[in-house]
Amino acid sequence: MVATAKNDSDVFAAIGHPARRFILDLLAEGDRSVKVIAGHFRMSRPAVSQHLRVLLDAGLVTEQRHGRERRYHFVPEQLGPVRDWIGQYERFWDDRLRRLQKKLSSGNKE
Amino acid sequence: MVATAKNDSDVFAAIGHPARRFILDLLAEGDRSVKVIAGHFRMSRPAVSQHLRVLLDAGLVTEQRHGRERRYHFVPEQLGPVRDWIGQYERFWDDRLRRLQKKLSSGNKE
DNA sequence: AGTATAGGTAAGCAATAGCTTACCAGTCAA
DNA sequence: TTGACTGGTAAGCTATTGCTTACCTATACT
Repeated sequence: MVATAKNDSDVFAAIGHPARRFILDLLAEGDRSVKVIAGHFRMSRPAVSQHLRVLLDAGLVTEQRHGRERRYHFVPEQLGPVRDWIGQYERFWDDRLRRLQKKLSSGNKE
Repeated sequence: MVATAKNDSDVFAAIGHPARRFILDLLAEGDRSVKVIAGHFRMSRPAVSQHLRVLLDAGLVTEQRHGRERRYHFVPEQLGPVRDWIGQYERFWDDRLRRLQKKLSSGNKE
């Protein structure tokens, strides 16, 4: 049993804020302490802590203590619901692409 | 020049609300009038109108008037930023999957 | 013309989000 | 043990979100 968000909505809502997406982008490069994360923002450290809390609640990150710091760790699997929801529409892209190609290859008279 | 959201954040924020994702799911099946869309919700019609407005502003839907009704139309291309952002992490899934397979095929002693 | 239908907009509201400053506890180093 | 450092939490504020009801316009129907 893995720690998960209460529901998928939390994940969608969590990535709704640009600062939180940026935090995930940072963590994708490797685990980071709060201090290092906060160093990339102009907002206060507590504000960053609060964003981390949202990500934690959504299960998108985990934390591990190392001495007096806490390293946050990205859990990409938790993006699954978003991935799935988006994936559902892949065929739209494909369909349109196919139609476009067909159009282009058939004379391209406009 | 296609009508687009002012910025990508609008798209992420727009899909942050479950009702709006559901509306997009509905519209993916075909264009729908406001009345039909609202019929799937318990909230008032104006509330639905407001959600449609958010989707419109994000460029995720378009509207076309047909007599006294307005048909809303899904524009999946506008999900591009989300798709791209998520796509960035596909390798994580792949990497972990690969690691897991390797582990499983090498004795599976735990 | 008169009435019904579709749907947007305004006003008002309660709840939530996002931020700040102030404060606290735990860890480390002198 | 005294001080510096990391980082969470509380309180308080403002702006935004999500909803409601009331109202308006435009189209259609008879």
